[in-house]
Amino acid sequence: MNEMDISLILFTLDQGKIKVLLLHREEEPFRGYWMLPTVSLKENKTIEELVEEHLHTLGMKGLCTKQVGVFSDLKRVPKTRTLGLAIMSWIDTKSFELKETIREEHNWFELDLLPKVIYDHQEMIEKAQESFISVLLHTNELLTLFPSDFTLPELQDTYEELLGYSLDRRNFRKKLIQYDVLEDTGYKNEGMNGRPAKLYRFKEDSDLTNLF
Amino acid sequence: MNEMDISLILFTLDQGKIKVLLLHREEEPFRGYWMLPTVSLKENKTIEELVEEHLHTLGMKGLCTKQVGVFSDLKRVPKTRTLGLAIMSWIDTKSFELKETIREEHNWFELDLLPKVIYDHQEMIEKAQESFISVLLHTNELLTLFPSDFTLPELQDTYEELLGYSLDRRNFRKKLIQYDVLEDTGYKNEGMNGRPAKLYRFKEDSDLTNLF
DNA sequence: CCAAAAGTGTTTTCAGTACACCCATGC
DNA sequence: GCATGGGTGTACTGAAAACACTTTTGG
Repeated sequence: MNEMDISLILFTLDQGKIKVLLLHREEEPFRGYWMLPTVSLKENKTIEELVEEHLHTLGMKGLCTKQVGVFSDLKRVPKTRTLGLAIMSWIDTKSFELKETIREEHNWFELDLLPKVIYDHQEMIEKAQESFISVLLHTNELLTLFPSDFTLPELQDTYEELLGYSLDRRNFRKKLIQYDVLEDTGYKNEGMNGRPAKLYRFKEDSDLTNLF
Repeated sequence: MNEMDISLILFTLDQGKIKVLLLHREEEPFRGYWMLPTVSLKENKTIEELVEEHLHTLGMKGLCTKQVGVFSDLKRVPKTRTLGLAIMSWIDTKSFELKETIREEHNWFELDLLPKVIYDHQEMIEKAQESFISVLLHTNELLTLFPSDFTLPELQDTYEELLGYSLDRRNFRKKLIQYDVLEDTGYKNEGMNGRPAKLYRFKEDSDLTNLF
């Protein structure tokens, strides 16, 4: 006999940084604050169905999701006791654009530049972040976040962000080449400062699970 | 506005095998079946409080726990819609004995010798198992499950169970010795078949996180 | 003395690490 | 031509893997 809210922690990778999608709250209380996109659990729906529906309203579908945890503190939201289920998912920025109507009130934020968020959403984000990093390092989900045309320095920046320490450029390249997961697109990333970087894509069925 | 049950998946390691604690159900429906120890979430308690209390009734306290996931299928239990939260924990068999009153109706089962369990408890156990293995391989919780006086072959059996493949005995020993985590107790495991194995304990503050 | 399980060393191989200079572009 | 960032090769080191015989106990 408890209310339960489902909050979505949606991550993306952009230029080697992890970003999370937040919604700008237009109603009281906490009007003007940012928050995680959240829905209430209905009695006639499973969690998976609700999450799928909610992602659909954001213009996404078929994403992998992962439960992060249930938050049950008695005062986590004002008034009635409400459980908070945190669900994590991820999508790539390049092949995805937020629907026009949705975009206005949503925004991607870098993890170390988060605005103040309501309730225990900060805690949810932190816990989801751990889980996200772990998924990226130990599965092949990174492939879905790096569709065609990325540069090696960009990939290296990403791994440095995930691992929390920096890597030697030459050794990083050597490793990726050795693992035989890269395909040269033949194009270069022109128009930037300095020498243009080659653009790559991942080969089909690449296995990154043991890279780091 | 949903009921929620909290089910405990309590693991232990015994002679290189993972075991899970099940309760023999004495009431209808499903009288005679086995199940995970389960309590209902109250409106005035957090999940952590309830789990702690429940563990206390089993005679354990201060254990680490980890949420495994919420199961929300509409028909996972008969009659009313009830969410199922699976919570995993672990304890060592040697330093722990089930309370007399509790022991009668509970039993430890090896994972590949599980009896039939009710509802979706099988699924919970499987998901918890993954999580348990991951915790043991990537944290130092194994230390709490191997208090003083274990043999190296026993430890090796455990790692083989966790990893799902077998290890070379000489290389295993070499690695453990190299990591400098073992302390010889001076005793031997006598009375068994064959040459008695030396008994070890882990040194304080050993780090096993990068062993495998 | 036989069966059963524990203990022990060496060699090879491969991946990780450290490290400094040249190259392609924009301005 | 200079600033900026990208690309490249080599030598060293240390861990992982492969592998067979001896030792200690109980019966």
